Amino acid sequence: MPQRGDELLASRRAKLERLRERNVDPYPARFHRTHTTAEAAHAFTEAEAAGTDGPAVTVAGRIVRLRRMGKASFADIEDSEGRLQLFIRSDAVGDEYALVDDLDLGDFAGASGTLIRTKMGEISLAAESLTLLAKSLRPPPEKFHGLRDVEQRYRQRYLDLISNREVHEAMRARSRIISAIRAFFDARGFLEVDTPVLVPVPAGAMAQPFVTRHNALDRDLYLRIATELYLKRLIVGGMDKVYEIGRVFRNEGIDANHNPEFTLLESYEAYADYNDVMRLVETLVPQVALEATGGTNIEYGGEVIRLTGPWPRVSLHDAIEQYAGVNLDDHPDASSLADKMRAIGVAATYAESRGRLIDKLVGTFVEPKLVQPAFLVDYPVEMSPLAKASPDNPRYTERFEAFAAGMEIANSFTELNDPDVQRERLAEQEELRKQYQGEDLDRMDEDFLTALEHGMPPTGGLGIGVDRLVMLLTGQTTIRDVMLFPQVRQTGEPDA
RNA sequence: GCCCCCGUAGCUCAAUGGCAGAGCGCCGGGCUUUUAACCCGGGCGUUGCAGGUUCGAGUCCUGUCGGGGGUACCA
Repeated sequence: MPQRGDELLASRRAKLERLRERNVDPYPARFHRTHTTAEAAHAFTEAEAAGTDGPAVTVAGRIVRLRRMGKASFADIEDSEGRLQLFIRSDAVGDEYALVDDLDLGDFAGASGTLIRTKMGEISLAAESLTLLAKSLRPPPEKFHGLRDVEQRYRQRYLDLISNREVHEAMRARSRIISAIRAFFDARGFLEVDTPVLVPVPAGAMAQPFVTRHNALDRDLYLRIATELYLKRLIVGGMDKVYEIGRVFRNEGIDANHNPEFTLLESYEAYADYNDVMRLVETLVPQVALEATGGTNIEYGGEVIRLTGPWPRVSLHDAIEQYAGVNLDDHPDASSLADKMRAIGVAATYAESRGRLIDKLVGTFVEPKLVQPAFLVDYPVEMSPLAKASPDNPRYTERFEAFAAGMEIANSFTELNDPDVQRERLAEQEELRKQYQGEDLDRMDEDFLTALEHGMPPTGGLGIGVDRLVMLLTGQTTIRDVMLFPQVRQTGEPDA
């Protein structure tokens, strides 16, 4: 990227030099504030209410506005909690007033003095001392319109944070949501664990992995695509309730709902089944919403979504029949189903597996209808290699997915714990992979099967895409706005 | 992966194929209660990049890089 705006940088560097010539350290090691901006405002309001003078405080922050009027100036400083106006008069700060000439928007400054209310009614610090804390050498985004360029917002998120206050609030909401999830599981006796990110087999979901290389072991390793199979090993080991909130990696496309790395919550509970997990989910989501946003009704895309449970259960079979007019039982093989789908105007080919065709039907006809929270239950066995088959109908599994705002937010099943059946299912996945090249299928994991052979109790498992839950609860329509550093293409030259 | 749209000053944006502009920011000057401070003076630019058409290209064409949206894929 060609270096532009050189004169702006040069002018700031010139100020830096002038400061050094005057023996002002532009990057002092420390500065101790007594109050944040919000605490200072609060302290003043209390003093005012008590009829006493404003307290003496020391504050610090980034200069976001600067109004110089000869021998007096106003500087608005900002910290993570808010803003405070500094009123700097040369007769109050003395020689330090010279510093004002070399300040720029974006610099960090600290000040000590007494809190007052100005003629215009704004709580301000009447500075008696002013200290430069860090010189900014690059110009900040435009102060009124803010940073609008979406590319730069994501590439240089710190500028977005400086310029657009609402980003702070979105990330605080994300933090509250994750804290609330932890509190929910902790309160129910679940143990939070960490399982490997670098794995020898990228199994536990249907997705393309990232490959990496371990030099000392001289072998390829993969970034995990799920935490599922390791958490089940812990169930085998006797940890009856475990959960993990972790980053997983899928080597797939990037769009408003997908980022190559995202945060996945998975939980496993021994002696629970998918009905228990449904009750858990319809309790968890509204509770997290309440703690993180203060309510259980969410406005999303112009609709009010009521999260309070219980949520309706609809079988996948019935939902497809209702919304797509297709009876899955009439089309037990992929080619028959593909014919039917083409007859009703859905792009379907004989190169697609039955599971993928069903997934397409759900995505096209059913998902968009599920605006209010609902569980789709009982998925066909070929779509669910890790789920236990229904005792009543072996073509279906005890699996559900939860939807809200037309978005999938949870996936869960009564876990398959018969090691021989599990081996057959994973072998079938490997066969399907050969038959349907280009489709994402699960993978054989011998070490996991060995664990299952030692015996896993009946277990209910759950996966929730945390980023999508944050989107739902904060009304964001793109995943990039709920993560700080979404993936962006590398430009040849890193700008630094 | 495919289709469509976008890329102009540090930032936010203008400019029928005809001299590249405005606001903020920045630089110089003034100002001791301002609020996107104000007043006076100063455009600070390889119009993403490389070609092409044209008397003349920010504008039209081709390619390329980056971004956005859609679609495909996908917890």
